[in-house]
Amino acid sequence: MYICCMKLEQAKEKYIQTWGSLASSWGINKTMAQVHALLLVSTEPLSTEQIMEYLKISRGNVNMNVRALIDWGIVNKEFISGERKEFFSADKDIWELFKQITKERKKREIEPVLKVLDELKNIEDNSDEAQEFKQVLEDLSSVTTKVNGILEKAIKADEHWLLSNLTKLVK
Amino acid sequence: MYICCMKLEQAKEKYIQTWGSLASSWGINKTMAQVHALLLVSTEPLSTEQIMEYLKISRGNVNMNVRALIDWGIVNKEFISGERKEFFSADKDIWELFKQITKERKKREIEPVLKVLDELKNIEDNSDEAQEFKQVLEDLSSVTTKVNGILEKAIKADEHWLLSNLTKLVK
DNA sequence: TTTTATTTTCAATAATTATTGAAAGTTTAA
DNA sequence: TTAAACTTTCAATAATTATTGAAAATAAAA
Repeated sequence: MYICCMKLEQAKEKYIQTWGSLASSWGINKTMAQVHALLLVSTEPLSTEQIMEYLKISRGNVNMNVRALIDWGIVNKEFISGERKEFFSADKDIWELFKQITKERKKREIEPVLKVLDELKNIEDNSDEAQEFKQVLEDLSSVTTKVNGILEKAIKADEHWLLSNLTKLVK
Repeated sequence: MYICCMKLEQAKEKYIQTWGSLASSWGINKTMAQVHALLLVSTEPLSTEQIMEYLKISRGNVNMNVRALIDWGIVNKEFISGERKEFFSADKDIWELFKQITKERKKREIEPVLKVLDELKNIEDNSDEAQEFKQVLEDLSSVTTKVNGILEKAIKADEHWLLSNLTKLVK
């Protein structure tokens, strides 16, 4: 697709598709990423119907994915006066998204692995082979802990920088 | 499973399973992760047959996944004298694994996205909505670049520390 | 050469994961 | 209350992704 003279709507469309396919290669549900992208580029909050229509997906699918995004803390319900429906909007500060995803994965995935690795060190076996295996476990824990630490440090260190530099589009 | 008094083989088994399921939640093929884990805990290089037997998977599957691991640069072919078969071993320095995976993903996934984001900024539309969309794109690029940068910095900064601290089991 | 060992490929199939849509559940207004 | 508006759930189904296994290709030995 030739991009230089694209219309705004086409650009949004392309962005939603791109974000969706990046996400799915990282093990995140493609539709969830597209819903998120749609809410991100939308200037006003959207209803379930609007998301259904834009992405051509079912009500149930929108519902499940919007719930998940809310659970992850990167999408919010919005109450619009005079409307009975729920509306949704995405946090426009994308660094926030990265932080939340990191926290979520840390809690759900990295920590349980660290726990197992730690438990595995308790094997009662002093053969050379067991010693080598324990060393591999040490290395593994050390990298896992390290990645964890880097992500945490990055999040902390950039908090101030980001606060002053990123424009929040929606207050 | 109660772990305290586990035998070495059980511990290895558990580690291979754990590593496999962590990987699949991160969008990495589960079998690929298990093959990698098996090579990691093994003290000597393994043949295709041995991997097939241990993980109970087909020849084709072992071949595909071992090739992929070699492509990623985290598994090596080993020539054993007197043997005609190929044998494989994993790099025992796990930080190396992290670095390789990061580099691979950067090349294959992060960079194309940065490229698209950059192209999208060329929309010819000066409405308020377009301006806001462009701002979202800016933020997105900035975070993607940032994550990239953090990973790169982490890799560089830790190289020295790791060299002196992590024991390489296999030279 | 030819034979035998080994690796690679890939169409068929299995396993997994995502999506639909209609029914059941909730909430609000009248 | 009841009805209408809206949300949630989940069994059935579709789409995607992984795996098998046997045939083709390749490499080494005889």
